[in-house]
Amino acid sequence: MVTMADAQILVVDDEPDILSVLVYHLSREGYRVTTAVNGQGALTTADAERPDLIILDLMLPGMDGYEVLQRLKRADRTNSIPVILLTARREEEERVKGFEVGADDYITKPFSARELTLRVEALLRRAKAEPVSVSRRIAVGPVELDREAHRAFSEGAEVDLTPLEYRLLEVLLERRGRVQSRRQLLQAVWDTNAAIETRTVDMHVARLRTKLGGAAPLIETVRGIGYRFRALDK
Amino acid sequence: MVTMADAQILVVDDEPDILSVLVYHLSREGYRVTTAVNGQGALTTADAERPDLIILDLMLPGMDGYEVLQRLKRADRTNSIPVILLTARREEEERVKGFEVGADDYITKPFSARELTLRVEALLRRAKAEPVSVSRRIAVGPVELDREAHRAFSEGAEVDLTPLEYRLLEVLLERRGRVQSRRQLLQAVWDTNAAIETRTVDMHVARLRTKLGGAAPLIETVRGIGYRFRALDK
DNA sequence: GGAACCTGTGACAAACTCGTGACGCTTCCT
DNA sequence: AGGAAGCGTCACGAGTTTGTCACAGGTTCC
Repeated sequence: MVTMADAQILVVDDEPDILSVLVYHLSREGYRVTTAVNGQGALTTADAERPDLIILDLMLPGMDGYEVLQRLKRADRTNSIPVILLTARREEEERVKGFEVGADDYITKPFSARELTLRVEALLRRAKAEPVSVSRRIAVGPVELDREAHRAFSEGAEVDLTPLEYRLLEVLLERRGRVQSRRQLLQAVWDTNAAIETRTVDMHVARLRTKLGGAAPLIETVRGIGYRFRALDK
Repeated sequence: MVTMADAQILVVDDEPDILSVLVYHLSREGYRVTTAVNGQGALTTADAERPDLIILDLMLPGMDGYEVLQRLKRADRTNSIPVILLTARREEEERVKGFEVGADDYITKPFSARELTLRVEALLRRAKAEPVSVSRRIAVGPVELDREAHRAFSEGAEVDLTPLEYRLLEVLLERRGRVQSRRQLLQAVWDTNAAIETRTVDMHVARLRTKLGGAAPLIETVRGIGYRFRALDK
């Protein structure tokens, strides 16, 4: 079993038993491990230590695990730290909610050491393979974004976008090829806990579509799920 | 609380009091319970009865609990029976040692009935759904699923699926090679206790078959039982 | 102060999804 | 062979989801 060299992992759990088991397994694999026992500590530590990966128990005293996750993901939009959720609940609902808020993977209790290390490795590998280049220019198919000038182009011609539209397009481009639920988009574009109807997203997607023009719909609808920008490059 | 249908559990403990408490609770939950009072008996019974789960007290006369565990795990390495350790000792050292030898979970005495059944259920559930590979991409034969993009392919070509069809395919692929009863599929795809006719499953399987195309039926009918996705990979 | 613009929301139609009854075919049993 | 049970498929309507319009506050910029 290959360990990712020298990665640092933050483990957040309030149950001493589970915490120690996690620490034990991860340490044995050669990872540097930091711990936190509540949401507040998790956020502080994540900010201070910038770990390479966070393992987060959903059930925490005080701050809800989801909220911790949300704040983690919101803190640094461009390059957030991958998070593995730890949950006793298997229900689809939980899983969906977790992914929607931005989890990268999850593990159900009880878990085996093998399962744990496999997922940790997979995520670290992925994070490493995706050096987050916050490039000044991003182009997908006929659409182009100049982030420095804050301008958008479609088939060479400049498109006049409102701030919100620009931001929505930016998010969709960054995550091209991947479905984004309405809730995910709300979180990414509207930042806040936005007390906004998810239907509003539809509206802005429609406006974007119109402004971008083109025959083929660049922003695809994934019925029942959300939207996805066509991945034509590469 | 849902009990895993008809699972058999082997309880190993030399203290009559604890043994009877365990048997009482487990039986009440609907499990078939077998017992053993020492290491040798545990190994023999485990081999003969192939229970779905073993609850093992660490302190046994004669053979040490760890040794029993080690032998159990060595016996059938590929698909060993999950083991819950029972220990009076709270020390980290014990716990660590247990996991190292291959325990799947553990319970510290004294324990509540609730704690017991929760862990038992969780482990049985996990064993049942074992290949929980939450990989981004899953491919079986000519069929491929890109979960990040939420797209399905058959023989390279994208297949347009409804949300329900997508989910059904996902479940079938995850459990490829294993027959899934209509009720199992309903539970997995339609979430909870949906009040839906089991015949509806047939309908969606048929739709899926049509959309996936191909000469050989990828989704096989197991008469009187349910359906199974052909396991062609590996 | 006014005009132009941005943005969230309700409303409604269109498109799509999905459960169900019906019916005929196949398989199994006696 | 006859009958029963299991299964595949069709068609349809109720329900849900999405695209779009219109509009009202709010904001920005002259």
